[in-house]
Amino acid sequence: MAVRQRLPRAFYCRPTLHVAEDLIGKVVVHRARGRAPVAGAIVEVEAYIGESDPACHAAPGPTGRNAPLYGPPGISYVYLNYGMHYLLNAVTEPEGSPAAVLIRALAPLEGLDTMRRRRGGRGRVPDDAALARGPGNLSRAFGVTLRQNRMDLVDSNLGIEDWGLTMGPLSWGPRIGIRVGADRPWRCWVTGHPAVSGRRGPATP
DNA sequence: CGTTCGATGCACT
DNA sequence: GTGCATCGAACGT
Repeated sequence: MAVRQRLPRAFYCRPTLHVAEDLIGKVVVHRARGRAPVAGAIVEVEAYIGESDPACHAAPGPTGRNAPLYGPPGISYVYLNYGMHYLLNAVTEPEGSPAAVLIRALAPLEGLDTMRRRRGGRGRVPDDAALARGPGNLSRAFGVTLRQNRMDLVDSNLGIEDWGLTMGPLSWGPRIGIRVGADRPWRCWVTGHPAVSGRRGPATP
């Protein structure tokens, strides 16, 4: 583990599609109080860009919930979806330009026992590749809830680091699970990686 | 394999 | 009151 560098704010203060692609292979780390740290490599992301993107939470303009999107880059944006799943985003672009990258899947690296304990609540314990596969599962495995909203990813218990990992070739395709703006190919994943949710094969035009 | 569908809470109109 | 940036169980083929 020669390199464990926390990503600086400048990393996030760039065009969202660039940030999304560069986040692949970076490592999400959560050091919750009194718990063993958990870490996983990002293998799947989606970009949500601006008020003109109908699927972005900023589409209706500023509201109480989407305020973090309008704030400085490098901050987390977490919200509750379908009444039961927390979804983790990293805010991008300069302050005032509402955009973010949704972290959809991680390949577990450290703290696997903690992830299994958090995921195993009901039903069987998933295999390792499935522990943080899908944005809702990811948040459960990593202990991310609304308490992790608006955290500074550059300097807090929740952050994203560069461990010098190399991932396989990337694919781009339509975003998953949205009913508007599904035409934009703003989902990026490591082609064929077992920890990717939904379709993980190469993009098929 | 594939598709359907219920659970579940809250922001927003 | 409506509609989700989801998940997994329960079917059908």
